[in-house]
Amino acid sequence: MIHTVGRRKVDVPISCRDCARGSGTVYRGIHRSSPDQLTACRTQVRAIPSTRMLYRQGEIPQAIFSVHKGWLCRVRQISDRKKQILSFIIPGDTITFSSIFMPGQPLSYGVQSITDVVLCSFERDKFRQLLHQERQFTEPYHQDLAEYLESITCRLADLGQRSAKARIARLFLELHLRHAKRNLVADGGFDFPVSQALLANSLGMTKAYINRSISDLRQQGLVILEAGRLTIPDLARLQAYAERK
Amino acid sequence: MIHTVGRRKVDVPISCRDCARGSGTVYRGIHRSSPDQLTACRTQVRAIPSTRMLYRQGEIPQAIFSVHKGWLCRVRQISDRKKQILSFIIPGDTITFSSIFMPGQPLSYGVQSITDVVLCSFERDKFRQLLHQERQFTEPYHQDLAEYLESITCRLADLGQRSAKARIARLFLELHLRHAKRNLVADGGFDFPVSQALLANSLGMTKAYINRSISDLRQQGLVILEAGRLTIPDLARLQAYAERK
DNA sequence: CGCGCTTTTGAAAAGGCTCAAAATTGGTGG
DNA sequence: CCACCAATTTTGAGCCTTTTCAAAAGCGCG
Repeated sequence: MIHTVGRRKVDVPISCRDCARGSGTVYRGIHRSSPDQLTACRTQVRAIPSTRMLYRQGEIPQAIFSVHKGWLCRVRQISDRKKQILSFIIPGDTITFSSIFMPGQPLSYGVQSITDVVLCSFERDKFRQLLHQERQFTEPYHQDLAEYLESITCRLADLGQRSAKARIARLFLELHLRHAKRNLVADGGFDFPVSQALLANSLGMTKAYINRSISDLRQQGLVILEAGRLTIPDLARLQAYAERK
Repeated sequence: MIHTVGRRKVDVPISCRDCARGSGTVYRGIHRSSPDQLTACRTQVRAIPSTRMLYRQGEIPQAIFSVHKGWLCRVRQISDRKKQILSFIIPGDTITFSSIFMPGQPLSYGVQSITDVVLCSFERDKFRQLLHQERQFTEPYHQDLAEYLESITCRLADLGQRSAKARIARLFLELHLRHAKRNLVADGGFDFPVSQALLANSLGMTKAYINRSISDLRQQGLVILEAGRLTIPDLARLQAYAERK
């Protein structure tokens, strides 16, 4: 199964059974016990270029999209020229997973691709039914939902209570953790294709200042951010830094 | 059914049927069609004094509490001496309604009473069963959940993108709207028992500065805040103000 | 090689913070 | 009804983090 993104070829396993993402997704229960049922309700694998708006705020998603490759973000539109990034979506995430629980509710955010992306789409109602079939299928979903709430809540608290540098540190730590859970950390680092402009927006600060702040974190050896990769040499140290400063 | 809070007497309808809160709650569907089934799964009506911690972050709520009277807030503990108020809970709200959907998941926030409070508690599993009995019972729950997400998300965006005064304005507007929906607006205003210290915390600013900002809004005639009541003379004007400044 | 995008840097200004301390308010007990 | 205490609101002055607004420098790609 080969798809194209721009001019680049991308291949995805024909069956969900062999997909490396499976164990880190919201449907990991299904993936383990009956991967073929999963494949059966997958309707397509789509490649989408970067900077595309997948969903607009207020839309009602009909399909369930799981990210195979690439980053996206959830964005809230404030006005014509102001927006706020609410969260980053990484491989293994389900894009609009609040709509698994509340199908029919309009999205309270838009979704935008950051990089080129490969998505697997599932037939919404079939997928929901499958997920609710067994307790061990539903459980991971609840866990992930709780985790998402936790993450949003955490960001809110960080914006309210922490300094610019601490906010950066905490976002980096969260992303490291999420990548680790999905086996996406290699050599202590992971792909980090987010421009400083997006980063600034998501943390409620300006491009100029996030640049200075990151430089500072770099010079202190707390983070290594280069060539689209983020490495945190000493997690505990960065954590401690985020608590104090 | 009489209860005491401190030295003050409080009375609550014996049956949920006559409760003024019913139509604004998450169980409004049940309240309308079969209020007696609701009363049947109500286990008690409790009075709780102000400044009490009802739930600690990480606890797993066993009962479902609906607020009959008084304000509370959801709080995230950052460290020993730092915390962030995530949202305010007003009469008609369900305190831990995320646990209706995800029973067994630990709370990602603590809950604290702001004023003296009167709560109705419902037996968790009976309540959930009741709520899932009919589509028209579940629907309002989904709506409220979506609204809550919306509100958190909105606050996050406001902290990220707006000035201090705009943040205050928007919080006031949100609270006005929520009170209006529950028929708790009288003479254009509503009870507002929140100290500036709490307000400051919830909006990520300092006591001193929120005081100055509120004074300013007052002088511009945008809000009237006195004697524990908040009145917004001109909603549209305050809204417009929040967008620009 | 040149174009567009991202990162980096500078200088000045402002918004919001800190740390007090004073003034009000509301509730309590005598 | 008054006096008092604790909590809340208000005010002041100085400071610091973060913003603003450019403009320069780097980088990736065709």
